Amino acid sequence: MSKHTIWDGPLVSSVEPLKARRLFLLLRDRILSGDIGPNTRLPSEPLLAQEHGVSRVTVRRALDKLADEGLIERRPGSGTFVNTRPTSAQVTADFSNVLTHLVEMGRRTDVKLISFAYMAPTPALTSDLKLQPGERVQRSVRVRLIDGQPFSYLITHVPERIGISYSEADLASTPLLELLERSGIVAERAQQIIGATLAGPEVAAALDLEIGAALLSMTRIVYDPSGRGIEHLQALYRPDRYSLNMDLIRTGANGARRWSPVERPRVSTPKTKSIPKTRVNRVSIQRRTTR
Amino acid sequence: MSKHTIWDGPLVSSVEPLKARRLFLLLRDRILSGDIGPNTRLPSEPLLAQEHGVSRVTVRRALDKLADEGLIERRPGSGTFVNTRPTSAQVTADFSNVLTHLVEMGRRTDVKLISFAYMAPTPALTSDLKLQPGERVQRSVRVRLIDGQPFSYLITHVPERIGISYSEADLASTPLLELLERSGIVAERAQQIIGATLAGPEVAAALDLEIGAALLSMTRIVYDPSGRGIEHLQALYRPDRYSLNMDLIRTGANGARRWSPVERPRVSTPKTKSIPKTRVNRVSIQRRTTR
DNA sequence: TCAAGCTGTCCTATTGATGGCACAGCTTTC
DNA sequence: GAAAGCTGTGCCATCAATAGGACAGCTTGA
Repeated sequence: MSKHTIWDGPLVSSVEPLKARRLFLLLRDRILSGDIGPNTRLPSEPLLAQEHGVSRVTVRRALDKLADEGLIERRPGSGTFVNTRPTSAQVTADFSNVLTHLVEMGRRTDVKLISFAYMAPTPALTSDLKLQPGERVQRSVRVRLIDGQPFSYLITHVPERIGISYSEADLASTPLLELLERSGIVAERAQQIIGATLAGPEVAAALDLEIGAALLSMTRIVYDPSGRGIEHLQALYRPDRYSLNMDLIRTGANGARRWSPVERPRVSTPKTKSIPKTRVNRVSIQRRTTR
Repeated sequence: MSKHTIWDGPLVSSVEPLKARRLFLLLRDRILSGDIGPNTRLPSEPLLAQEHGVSRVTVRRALDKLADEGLIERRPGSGTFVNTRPTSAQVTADFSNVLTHLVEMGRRTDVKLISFAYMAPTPALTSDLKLQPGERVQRSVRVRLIDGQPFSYLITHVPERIGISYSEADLASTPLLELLERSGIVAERAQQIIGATLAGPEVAAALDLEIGAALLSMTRIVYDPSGRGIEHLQALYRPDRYSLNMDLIRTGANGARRWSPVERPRVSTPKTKSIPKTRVNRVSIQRRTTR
């Protein structure tokens, strides 16, 4: 039943080209979710191979990748063990802060401006921002880093009439919304859509990820009091370095009980006791950009 | 240092396992971002092959995948065209409803119970739910469907003392929180973490996706007034069928302006004027390709 | 001490993914 | 109507990914 038919049902296309990747993802999820738990010994390579119907070579590749990410430790003669890990995201955004700043607990955040240009809007942009016919937009792509590590990829579109109120240099140093409000532009209403997507080549490179990695996606459109769009943001986050947290309390009478968001204490305890060295290496290799 | 394996460079894959996948993601991003725009004709297959330095076979695979997702339409003899409105999610959850029901605009939602068992908790679960030593948990896995199409995969862990207050059959028909409150258990506080992850084999099969697809992830822990955990939920959503929407308004004085969530009208205009036929096609095709 | 079991390494088939080419059928353009 | 260009399809060659072994060196436990 589940021998060669493992790939029976699923959606599109052919055959999974990478069983190793598949096994890697499976084990990674089990480890990160705490399902396997730190310091536990994984099943032996031959066992894993048998359980998942793959060869030991494939199992080894999956384990190699896990070891590369620092999730497991392999002890020859003994077994393969799950590492204790600075688990969840390094940066968390409280719900009420989503639109403003990050929770910056004494960490240094930088912004790198990838591109900056004025262009004709796509049809989708025109309708989202309620642009006038012929009106152009400013497109900027930025990457945010914390402690030198990239965690978000931001594609921003702003109507030209608004974009000219600040400079390219401003954008590289100041949050866009702040720039806008500083110029007297009033943000009144906003709509956010949160989803998930896969990393394409450019985004993957910018966020120091492999192509096809999972990303948390947020699309935001900000409107002024007259209902015209003043900012269109497409943000892509590395889920291992950024997540959306919210605390909720149950309110209301018994008949109509519901959940309400709660203010978070501003500084959550920095649980970054040790940055895994693999990460550090990777970043230093990647780029020694801004100071 | 890094052995002789193909996976040499830790993350940024020097050798990409799947050129087709890579090209697929690249084109998908350009289409979804509006970079290519609806009704535009893509470069011809030979041209794309040349531009990206791959063979036409590979280009074809990438385009096949795009077509499967309904993003493009291929017209023999004419060219390959970007479809109008790659569409957004079919189901959207308003922020204030995240914890309750979906916005069910006259659509039929079903729940399928995948598994149900009592087991020993993992270490992570023990700490998350603040379990007593030796206390067991009830684990249930459910899939939610709308109009017969799966969109969410729910893994729930509940302390045994609480789980016994309802039956397996209850779980397949009623939301868990409702069951709990019906039993007199009080949900007081909750914490939610939203992120993204990749689909593993089981989840992919259950949600009718391919392995490695992007998923919106939500982890929720609900506590009773005494601070003990009563529910641990790991929810995985198909981002093309479910997304998190929120409307915000700018409040507060000039000094401390911030964003606050806004109540949504309960029934958002069903922008599903017509379920795009591409979707329908996909489903039927999907069944056909079972081999 | 010995036996069992584990990882590290090497080897050889087989299968899948890709590259490269040719041709048919269709649409558009001139 | 003809030419050009596109997608759909088939074929074969090449190379990477996987399967399936074998063996060495190590650790653990009896």
